[in-house]
Amino acid sequence: SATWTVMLAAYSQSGHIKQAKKLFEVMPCKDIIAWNAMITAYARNGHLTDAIELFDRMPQRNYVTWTAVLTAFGQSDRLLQAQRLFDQIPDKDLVCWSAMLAAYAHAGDLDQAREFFGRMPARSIQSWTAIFSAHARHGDLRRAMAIWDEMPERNLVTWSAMLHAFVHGDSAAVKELFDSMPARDIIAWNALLASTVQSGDLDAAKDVFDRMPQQSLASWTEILTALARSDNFDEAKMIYQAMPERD
RNA sequence: CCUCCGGCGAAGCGCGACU
Repeated sequence: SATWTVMLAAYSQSGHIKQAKKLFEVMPCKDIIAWNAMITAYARNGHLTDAIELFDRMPQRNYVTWTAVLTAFGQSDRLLQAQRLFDQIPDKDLVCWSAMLAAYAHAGDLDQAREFFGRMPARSIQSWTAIFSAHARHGDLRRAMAIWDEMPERNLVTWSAMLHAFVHGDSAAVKELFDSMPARDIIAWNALLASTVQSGDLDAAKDVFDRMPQQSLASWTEILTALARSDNFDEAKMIYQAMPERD
């Protein structure tokens, strides 16, 4: 059964929802994990009603089931439905709480998010990141920085969220933050790249691109659109042809 | 019997498509 679910999840991640559904239908014995994977497949590919229908028909549910549907509501900004679902979860674990917080954050409801965060039975690094980036993204930098100072621990994800708080404004700040990070991953590098592009210094951006330990598809797209937008079509074309993979 | 790992759920990046 595990092997089937791996395949199902693979179809889901590549957006082949039809194949995933077919696989789910012909699976010989479907355990709860397979059901969950199918719900997630629907939810992630925008088939919310199918996800809910499956959810209603499920023989049993666990944390993963509830959280998957909760997240689907959150990502589509259906806050009321998310709240109602959250209240129905019998024994919420920390992930359920974080998912509900993420829903408030996604909707930009900062007041409710803060209130909810304060009520959480425990706070994980995920919930700290969610409450921080919600404020950063929705324009409350002052509170975001206060949250940053209170964070009990930080990791690559929190640092990237911090970088992105300044990508659309202060490229000097991004550079300084980037240099002060304890470690850097591809997403941090992409933030530096995006910020340099934003500053308008294309040569510096190209330099960052070349200095990256490796480039992801996002890095290629970033530099490519920067070149195209500044009418450097020849260079853009060269970059495009140099891309290892295109989608 | 226990511990760890393993197939599904929560936090950070570009463009486009969808709503």
